[in-house]
Amino acid sequence: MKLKKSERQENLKKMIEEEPFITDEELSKRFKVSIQTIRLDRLELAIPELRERIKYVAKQQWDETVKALPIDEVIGDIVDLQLDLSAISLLEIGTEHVFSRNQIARGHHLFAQANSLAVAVINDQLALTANSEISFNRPVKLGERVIAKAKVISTEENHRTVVTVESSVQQEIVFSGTFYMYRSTDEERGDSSNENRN
Amino acid sequence: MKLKKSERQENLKKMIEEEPFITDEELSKRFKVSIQTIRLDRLELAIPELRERIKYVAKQQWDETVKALPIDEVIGDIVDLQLDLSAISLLEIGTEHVFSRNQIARGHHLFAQANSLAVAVINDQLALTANSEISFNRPVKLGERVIAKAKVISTEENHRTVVTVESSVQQEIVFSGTFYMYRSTDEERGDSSNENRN
DNA sequence: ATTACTATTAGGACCTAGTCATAAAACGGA
DNA sequence: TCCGTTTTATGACTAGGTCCTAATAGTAAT
Repeated sequence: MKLKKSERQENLKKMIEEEPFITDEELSKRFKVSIQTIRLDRLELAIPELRERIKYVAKQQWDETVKALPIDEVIGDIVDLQLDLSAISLLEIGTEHVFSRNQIARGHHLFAQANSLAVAVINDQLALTANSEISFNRPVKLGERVIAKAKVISTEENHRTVVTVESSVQQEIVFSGTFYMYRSTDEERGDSSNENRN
Repeated sequence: MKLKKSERQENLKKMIEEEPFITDEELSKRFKVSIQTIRLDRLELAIPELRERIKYVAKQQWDETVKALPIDEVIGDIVDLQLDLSAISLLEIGTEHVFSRNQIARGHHLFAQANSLAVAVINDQLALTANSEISFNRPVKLGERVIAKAKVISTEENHRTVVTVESSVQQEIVFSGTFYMYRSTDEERGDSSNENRN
């Protein structure tokens, strides 16, 4: 006797979770049982067939891709946006943002939220960060909601705009930064020559 | 005559790109041709069948999930590390790092590489960025390899360390930053009291 | 109109990775 | 030994194709 039914089914479940692109045939070889047994197991465990599993993973990916396109530009959710004036975005700190050791958000995520908001607030085809001074006032922890507020300070003629961003958790400022942005409408000459420079 | 072969094939290609989960049958209805014509078209355009398309999308998703996990500690690959002295990391700019519009790397990825390197070089349990001044000297494009070099400038007694990072592509500096870091060994009192402060 | 050629459609055999239903066989425990 | 569970086998059928052959349409040039 290799494994009891219940044991096999538990292992099966885990195996399919870890490796969803596996056929019944391959599973039957691994467990040294017939293909029909595997199918009975899937039936009892309500695990769909390979093609449905693949489809499910692919749909997720597709939905995210579709979702990601409009989001692409900004990290966090924009809750208010007045072009060339101000913008507000919200970022909820999840496990993917923190150091596993101490649950403190990694600085570059706060920077990314602020920086992408500074890019988004600019009403031009192209906006790139040229310089920036930032400070992290206190650590942000897992589960906190960071609200970033961007303000456009000055828009000079020479393709430069200054944007300040203050990020806070419950009224307490956790991050602040000044972003010196380069901006350009694509129609102008500056852009493509700039891009080809490498 | 509805569409010429070449026109239909162009549209077909676009349609499948936009909506890869479409069967030949559905396509044949849309173009009002037989299923065989659609299959000939796919053959000529080297477009794989529905199931292969789904599998491809799903694999991508899967690979990214797997890839996203180990990223945790440092953005980029560390190629040299001398604790409390210097460190070097390498980041190859992929499609996930760039603005789709112009293929220029988004600033926060360069920041993330530099910042996480500054954190990594510090020989203490806890290292957090307190302040930073950074500048983006020229846009970095898709496919370029960014080499970030971090140097520890000064290590004062009061938990502060200054680290500079210069990132370059083929000897040309693309990013530079100064990071004012807060560091602490976990044994000391400062850390946990600090963390519980919210 | 006839020929020549491309484009389209049709058909059948085969494939994978299954479903669903039925039945037979093997195994474990009282 | 008999009973109930578990496993295996078998056959019919499905979607969404591949691959190959062959017939038919449509268009253009002679």
